[in-house]
Amino acid sequence: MPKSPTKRRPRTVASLLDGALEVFAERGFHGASIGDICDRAGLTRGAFYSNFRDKQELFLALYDAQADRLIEFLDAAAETGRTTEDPIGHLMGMLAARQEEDRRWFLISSEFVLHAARDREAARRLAEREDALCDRMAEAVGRTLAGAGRRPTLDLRELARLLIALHQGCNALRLTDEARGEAGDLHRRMLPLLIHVLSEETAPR
Amino acid sequence: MPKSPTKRRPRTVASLLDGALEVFAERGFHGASIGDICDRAGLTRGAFYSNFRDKQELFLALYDAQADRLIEFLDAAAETGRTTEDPIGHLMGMLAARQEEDRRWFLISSEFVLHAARDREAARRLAEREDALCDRMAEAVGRTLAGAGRRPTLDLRELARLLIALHQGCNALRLTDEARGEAGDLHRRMLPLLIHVLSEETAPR
DNA sequence: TGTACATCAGTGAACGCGCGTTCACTGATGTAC
DNA sequence: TGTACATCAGTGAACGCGCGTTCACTGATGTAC
Repeated sequence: MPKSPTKRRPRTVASLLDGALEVFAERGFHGASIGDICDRAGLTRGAFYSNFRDKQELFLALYDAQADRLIEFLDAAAETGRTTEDPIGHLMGMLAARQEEDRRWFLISSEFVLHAARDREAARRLAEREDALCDRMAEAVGRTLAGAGRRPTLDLRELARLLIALHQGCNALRLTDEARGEAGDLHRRMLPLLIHVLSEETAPR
Repeated sequence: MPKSPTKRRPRTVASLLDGALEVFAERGFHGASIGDICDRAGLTRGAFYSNFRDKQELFLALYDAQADRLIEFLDAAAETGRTTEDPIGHLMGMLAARQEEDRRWFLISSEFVLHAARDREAARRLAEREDALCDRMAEAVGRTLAGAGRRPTLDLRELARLLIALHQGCNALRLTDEARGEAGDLHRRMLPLLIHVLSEETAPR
């Protein structure tokens, strides 16, 4: 018996995660059937049940993978922004480039938040992830601010949470703004404003 | 043939809306079956199909009813707050009393936003409602600010939109905060702060 | 106001589809000699 | 390295449940005289 999984298995799991990301984004968690996802991944439903217990299990695996990607992005943005003149502007620029990906992920993760509000176990797992995300975001925001010669006037983690909240709310509004044909730039103007208001110059007077 | 609907019909519709509010809140839009809602309303599924084309139609009717209730609330808050010393604090107090109702409605309306992101017709109807809501909110916020001797430093509708976005984001965060046992008071502290920062005294010097 | 009739609103059984889940099977992967 | 065997991973047909939707029917509501 093999100690480590076979070669096929990781590829199959990756295919299922890729398929799930697309299909969840298109139809939502509840709207996406396991069959849809398997079709998209070019696999049969048996392959799914050989790797996941149910749809929620797949959802959680996908969430973990995406959270890792987001954290990598924030770390990278803080790192490359460290040497620029306007680190906050730099971050906003990098965020803008991610806008479409963000929108897609927002659609999926929001539904998971709603799901978690009704499912204790899911809520527990989500809270763990969000805690980790907040810590990393707080670090990244702190470094970005420091690079701009500023420091927060309230707890860093709290600032991070506030930024996440605003980001989410703006994404939600943008969904319907698009239906009205408006450019959803509330976001781009409000985030830097908030950051500015909630920090002060380090003042080397 | 009667020109106006019969006596029974409005009662039936009201029962279905009440049942739908409860069941949607408990299980979500997709999780709630038409049978669940009819059971809760003490009616059979035939009664449902005699009054609505499908589940979405019921959802939209419920959304309209709730939006009307929210607008009534805001108008009332602005009116009763007009004569208090601290109208913004007054509004926050009234909002706090609605917290549980808000949470429930947030669960439902958020799911509708996600649904609308994937359904043009739903998006159109939602956008109409949100526009109306923004106008009324802008009015209410403007009156509340004026009562506190202040005026906004940016477009009133935009301020209203920002407040809605923050409110939504905070509600989303609170869902998972509760799972961690934290008191979700980010909301209560951030809203007045934002309002304060984005307005100035009318300054009768 | 009362009666006879017409229409309407809600009932509940029946139908069928889609989907989650299972499982005997088979080709792919890994192991031992 | 090659061969024989064991185990694993994915296949796809089959099953059954839950749910949306329909419809002939019946009691409730409304109308006309």
